[in-house]
Amino acid sequence: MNNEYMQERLERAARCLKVLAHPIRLRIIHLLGEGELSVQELERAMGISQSSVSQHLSLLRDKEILESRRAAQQVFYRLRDPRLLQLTAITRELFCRME
Amino acid sequence: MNNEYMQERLERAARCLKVLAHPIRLRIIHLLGEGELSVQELERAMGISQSSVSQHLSLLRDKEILESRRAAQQVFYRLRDPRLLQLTAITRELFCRME
DNA sequence: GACAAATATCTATTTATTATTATATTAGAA
DNA sequence: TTCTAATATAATAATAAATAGATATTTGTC
Repeated sequence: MNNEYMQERLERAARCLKVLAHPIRLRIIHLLGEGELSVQELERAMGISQSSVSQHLSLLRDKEILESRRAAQQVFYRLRDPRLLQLTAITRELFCRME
Repeated sequence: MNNEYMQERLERAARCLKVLAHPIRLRIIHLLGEGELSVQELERAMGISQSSVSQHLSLLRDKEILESRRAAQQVFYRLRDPRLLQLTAITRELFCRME
């Protein structure tokens, strides 16, 4: 594998991981692990402002971590790839043995 | 699981992921996947300054992602847990299908 | 002890992220 | 068309992270 290509891949991976690396966004992913939810439902489940949820969702969607569908005034978000949950599971295993 | 504990876990996971989420640090982890290397070896393999390598290594060690041993003037770094490579492998699978 | 090699730390600067508040868009109902 | 609900975007101020260069430690050799 040549170096430029390698570098691009590393940068892309880093950008995506960086978007995952936020407590609110990890929580969103955890909640969406059960199935799709509307912005409103996420907002209520997490107790944070509409604007904040929406901005975090938009970062996750930009990186194609989430996808969405609109139903009337509501927009429902879901995980784009279930393997994401493997990633968060390993993350927990590695970093959250907190005793 | 109570909410405060959940919140702590999310924050810890986010802090660790954030440290992973940098192209240089991902590269370091990739190189260390083969076995331990000294700071010098990393410096040469990556073509970046001593200070830069050392600072990135220290972030990774703070989060207990890496560990090190000193041998005379050299310090050798290695991955602390091989499951880290599973994490980076899934990351690549998910985010680096770049065609 | 004086010196060199390898690594670590400190500091200043630039750049990126986050949170907040206000405003805009989109869709449906009256 | 006007009003309301749901969502998105923009602007910005506060905070955190990245980079580069200088300096400090640590260890070994003479």
